[in-house]
Amino acid sequence: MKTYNEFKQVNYPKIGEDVLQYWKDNQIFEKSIANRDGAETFTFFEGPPSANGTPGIHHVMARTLKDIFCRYKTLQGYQVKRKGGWDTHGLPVELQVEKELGITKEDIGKKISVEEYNKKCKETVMRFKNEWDDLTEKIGYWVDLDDPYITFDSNYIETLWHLLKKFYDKGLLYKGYTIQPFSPAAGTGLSSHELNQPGTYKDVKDTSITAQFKLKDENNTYILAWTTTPWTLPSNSALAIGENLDYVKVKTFNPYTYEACQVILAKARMNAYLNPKAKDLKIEDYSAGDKLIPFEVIEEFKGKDMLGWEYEQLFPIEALALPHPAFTVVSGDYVTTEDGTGIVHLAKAFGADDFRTLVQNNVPGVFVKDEQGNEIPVVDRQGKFIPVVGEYLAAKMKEHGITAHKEYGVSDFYVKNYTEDDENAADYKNTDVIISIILKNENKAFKVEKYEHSYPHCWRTDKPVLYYPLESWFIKTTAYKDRLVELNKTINWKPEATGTGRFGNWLENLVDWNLSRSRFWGTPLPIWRTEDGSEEKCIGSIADLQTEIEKSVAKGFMEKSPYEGKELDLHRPYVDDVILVSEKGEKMFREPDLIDVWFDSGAMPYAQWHYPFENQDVFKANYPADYIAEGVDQTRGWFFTLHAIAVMLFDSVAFKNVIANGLVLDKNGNKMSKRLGNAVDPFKTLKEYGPDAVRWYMLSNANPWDNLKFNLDGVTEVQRRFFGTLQNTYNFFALYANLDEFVYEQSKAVAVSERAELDQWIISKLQSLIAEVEGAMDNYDATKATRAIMNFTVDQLSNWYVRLARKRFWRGEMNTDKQAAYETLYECLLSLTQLMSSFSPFYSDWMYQNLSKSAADGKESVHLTDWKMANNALINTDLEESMELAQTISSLVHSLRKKEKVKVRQPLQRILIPILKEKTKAQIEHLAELIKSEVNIKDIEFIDDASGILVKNVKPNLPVLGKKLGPKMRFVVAAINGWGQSEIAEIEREGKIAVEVDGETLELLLEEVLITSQDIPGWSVASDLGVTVALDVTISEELKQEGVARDLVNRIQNLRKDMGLEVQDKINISLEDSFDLVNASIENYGDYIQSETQALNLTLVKELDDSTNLEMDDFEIAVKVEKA
RNA sequence: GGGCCUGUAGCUCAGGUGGUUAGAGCGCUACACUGAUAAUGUAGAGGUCCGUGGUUCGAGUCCACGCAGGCCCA
Repeated sequence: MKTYNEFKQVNYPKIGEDVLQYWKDNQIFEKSIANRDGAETFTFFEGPPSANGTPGIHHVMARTLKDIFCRYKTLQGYQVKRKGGWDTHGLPVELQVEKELGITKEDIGKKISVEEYNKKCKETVMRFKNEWDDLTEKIGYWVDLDDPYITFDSNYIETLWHLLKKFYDKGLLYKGYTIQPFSPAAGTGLSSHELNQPGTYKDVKDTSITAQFKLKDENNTYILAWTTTPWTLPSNSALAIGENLDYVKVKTFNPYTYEACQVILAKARMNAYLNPKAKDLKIEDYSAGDKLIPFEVIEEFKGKDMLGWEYEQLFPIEALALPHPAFTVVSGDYVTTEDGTGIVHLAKAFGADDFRTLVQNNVPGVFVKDEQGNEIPVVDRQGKFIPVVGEYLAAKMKEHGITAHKEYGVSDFYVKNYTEDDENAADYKNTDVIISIILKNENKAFKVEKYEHSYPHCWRTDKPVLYYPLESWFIKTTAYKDRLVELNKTINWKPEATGTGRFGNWLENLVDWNLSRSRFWGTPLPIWRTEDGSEEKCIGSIADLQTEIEKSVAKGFMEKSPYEGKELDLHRPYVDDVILVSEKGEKMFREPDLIDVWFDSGAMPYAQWHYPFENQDVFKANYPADYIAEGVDQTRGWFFTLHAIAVMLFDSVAFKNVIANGLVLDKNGNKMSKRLGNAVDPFKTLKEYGPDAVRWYMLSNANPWDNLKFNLDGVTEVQRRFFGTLQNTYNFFALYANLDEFVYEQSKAVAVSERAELDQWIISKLQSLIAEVEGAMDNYDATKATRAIMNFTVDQLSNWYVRLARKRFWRGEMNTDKQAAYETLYECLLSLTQLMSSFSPFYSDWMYQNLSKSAADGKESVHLTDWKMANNALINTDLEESMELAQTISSLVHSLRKKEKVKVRQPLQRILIPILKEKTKAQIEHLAELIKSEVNIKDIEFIDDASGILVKNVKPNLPVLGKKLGPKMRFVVAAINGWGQSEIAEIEREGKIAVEVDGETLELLLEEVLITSQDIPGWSVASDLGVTVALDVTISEELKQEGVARDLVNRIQNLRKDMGLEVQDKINISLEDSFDLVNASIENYGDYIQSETQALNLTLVKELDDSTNLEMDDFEIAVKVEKA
C-alpha cells in the first residue's frame, strides 16, 4: 500500500472543489474558530459589500486580502471571529429600482407609494447574494455567511439610532446648511447624479464683471476680481488669492469713468486687462476717452503678502454690513491665473468652495434673519433677491436713470432669469446687466463683457441651477479634528502614504460631516421637531420610541401606534407616520432626512453585534479591529466613518492595521468595465485556474496597494513555475518514499545535527524562510511573504536540494543517510503546506493531507494546525554562506565548461580558487565534496598569496572614502584605478599607502580599498560575486576513460528506460569488444558502471547478435542489455 | 483645479540610509541534461531607470518643475 498518494497530473480547479467539499463536510472553518475558544482574539471587520450587483474579479482580490491575515493569525493561536455583512441602503439601490420600474424620483409618492418603493429596494438589494456567497466560498474566503449583519435590519438600525443619540447628547449633531445645486424653477435640490445627466451642461452667454474692490487704507486703489455671476456680488464677504502667485499693482485709468486708479491683479493676467499696445504710453499723456489706456506697474508682490488686506464692501447696504474679518483677503488653494484676475470673489451662500474657504478662515457670510431668527441668504428659493437688496437696486436704477422694459419692484430682481415673458421683451434687462450698469457708473467695474461658458441646468425645467444653501444635519467632526489626527497616527497604514497623505490631509482639512440625504431607502434620522423648530427630540432606541409613541397616543396626536399589530419597521414611510409630543405639548414631526449610508457602514463595529442592546461581551472582546482591508477608494468613505465614530464616541481607533488596496485593471492597464467587455469573469477564472493560483498570483505579482494589471498569463506562470515545481517535488518524494516504504515518524527521525550538510543547509534555509514569512506577515506584507516562499521552493528546495540529493533517494537500501534525506524533504514539504496555507488554502490543505494522513499527530486540516515558529537553533548562517559560495562556484565552473566545450559528464582534474581570506577557504572546503560532485571534478586547489601567481585588483571603497575625502574623491579614485601589483602589495603589507593628490599627500588605509583577485595568468577563469574560479581542462587518459564510463552509464540508462524497466530491475550487459578506450574504461570503471546501472554482469564479447548501437561522442558501439 | 499613488529590459516586478559595470522571473536565442522528463540546467541578446533642470566628488535613489496613467475630491 502506498502511504503517499502519487499524482501523474493535477487538476487545480478540482482540488479547489474537493477541498471545499471536505471543509463543508467536516466543518473545518467552524472548528478553526471553536478550536481557539478562550484564546486571545484577533479582530477583523468586514467592510460590507452591496449585493445588488454581481461580484467582479476585483472582489477576489479584496476578499483574498481580507482572508489571509485571518488565517495566519488563526494558526498563530488567536481566535478570529469573522462576521460577514451586507450594505443595503443608498442611492445605487434606489437608482436601480427606478431604472427597472421606469420611474423617476418625482414619481415616488405619486405613481408608486413610498411603501412599495422601499419594498422593491429591499428585494433588489439582496438579489445577487447567492452569487456573492458562491464566490466567497469558491475563493476560500472564510467568513461567517450564515449570520451576517444586514444594514436594513431593525436591530442594526436601532444601534445606529443609539449612536446618533450619543452624538446628539454630546451636542455634536446639529442642523446647518451646505451649498448644493438647487433648481429655483423646480424648488428642489439636485443630486450630483442628476447633475451628471447628459444635456444638463449647456453653453450660455452670461454677463461677466471684473469688479473693483476698494482698499480701505489707500486712495483710488482697487483689487480686481472677476465673476460670471454678478448677482453674487452683493453677497461678497472676502477675496481669495493664491499664496504663491505673483501679483502687481498697476497705475492706470478706469475705462468707463476714465478716473485715475491703481488696480491689483495677477501678473500673469495683465495682458487680459491692460492692452499691451499701450505699454509705451505715458500716464501723463492720457486724456479721458482715449482708446488706448496707458498703464504702469508700480509694485510687485506675492499673494501671501496680500493676506489680511482690508477692502470696502462693494454694495454698502446697511442691513448687509459685517464685522471683521469680513472684507479681507484670504488664501484659496484653488485660485489660478487661467482666467479672471487671479483673485476670486467669495460669496458664502452661493459656492461650495467659497463656503469652505470662508468657514476655514472664520469669515462670516452675507445673510439676513427671517421671522424665526434663522439666517437666510439674500436670494430666496424662487431665485430672486429679497427686498433688502431689491430696494437698493431699485433705488440705484432710479438714481442712475436706468430704464428697462418695465419698472422693477423690490421683488422683481430674479438672479437667474427664468420669466420668459420678460426675457422676450424689447428693452429687457436682467439683474446681472443692471448690476453691471450700476457698478460701471460708480467706478466699481473695470471690465464688463459677455462670457460664454458651460453652466448646469435643471434636467426637469431646463432652467439654470443655482448653488444655494440647503438645510442639512451635520455631525460636528471639526470639534474632534485634533483627536482624529492624533489617533490616526497610531494606525498602521499599508501603504503608509495613504494614512499620512490621502487620509491625513483629509483630516487636516476636515469639514463637518453632512449626514442628510433627501431620499427614501435608508436609515431615517431619529429626530422629531415641532413645526416652528423650537423643540426637538432625538430617539435612541426602539424602547424610547415606543414610550414616546404611547405618550403621544395618550395626548391624542395619534389614534394608535402606527406599529400596532405590525412588524416593527423603522424605515420610511412607517416612521414618518409617527407624531410625537414635545415637552410643551406640541406636535413633533420627524425630520424627513435619511442619513448618509456611510454612517451605516462606519457603525458596523457596534451595530453588527446590536451593541449595546445585546452582546456587550462579544463587542468588548472584538473592538477595536486589529485588521481591516478595503479599496483605497474607501479612504474618505468607510475608513473615515469608522474612524470618526470611534474617535468621537469611544475615544479609540476603530482599527489598528489597515490595507488600502488598489484597483484591478485589465492586462493593458485599463479600467475593467462590462461595457468595454474587458471585465474578467471571476467564476470562469476560478473554474479554469482554480482558486489557489489566482490568489497566489494576485498577492505575489504586485503589492496589493498598487494597481494590479490582471493577466491570465501571469496566473498560468504562477501555476507552472510555483505550483508545478512544488508538485514535482512532492511527486518525487512520494514516488521514492513509497518504493522504500518510508513513513515519516517524528519520534524516530534522525537528529538534524546528524544529518548530511545538505540537509542541515536546507533545514536552516527553511527556518530562515519561516522567520521571513513571519516578519512579512506581522507587517501585513503578503507580497513579500509569497515571494519568499516561491524563491525557497523553486530555487533552493527543488533546483538545489532535490537535484543534489537525488541519488540518495534512489540508491541502495534504507540507511540512516537515506532516511535523513526523506525526513528532510518531508519536513520541508510539510512546513511549506503550513506557510502557504493562508495564501493558497485549498492546495496546501490537499498536500498537507497527502503528507500527514499517516502521521500520528496529523490534523484534519492544515488550517487546524498550530503555527510552527522558526527554530533559530537550526539556522546556520555560516553554512548558508558556504552553500551560496558553492552555488556560485558551481555556476562559474558550468560556465567555464561551456566556454571550453567540455561537457559535465567528462570528469576534470581540478579547479583553482584564489583565496584572500581564510574564512572563505574554510567555507569552500566545508562543501568541497558537494561542489566536486556537482561539477564533476576531482580536486579543488586553493592558491593564496604565497603562490605568487595571483593577479589582484583593487577598487576604492566608495562609501568609506566619500566621507573622508569629499570633493577630492575623483582624484584619489583615479589614482587607485591606476595602481599596479606593487601598490596593492604595499598597502597590504603596510596597511596604508601615501597618495599624491593635487600637490598634497594623503594617506590611504587598507580598509579604504577593496582588493579582489580576478586573474590567474595562463588559465581560463571566471568570476562573480567576488569569487574567482580557474578550470584545469587537461583530460588525461584516465579521465577520458572515466568520461567514457559515465557516457556508457548514461546510454545504458536510456536503454533501460526504453525497455520499460522498473527502477529496481536488474540487468545483464554485453558490450562489443571493439575499442581500446572502451575496453580500458571497462577494465578500470566496470564496477562503477555495474552499480550505476544495476547490472549483475558486464561482459565484453567479440560479436553480438540482436544488439543495439550506442551513439557515443566520437564513435558507435554495439551493446546488448537483458533483464536479469 | 486640488490631494495622493504609479512610471526601471518585449511583459510582470525587485532595487535599506546616494557609491564604481542597475537585477529577478517570464518571453526570445543557442547549448546541455535525459531515473523529477508535459520536468531541469547553463549561457546570450535585450535598459535614454518617463523628461528637464538642480544639489553632490558621485543621482534609478534627494530637491524643483513638467509629462503620461490611475484613484479620490471639487
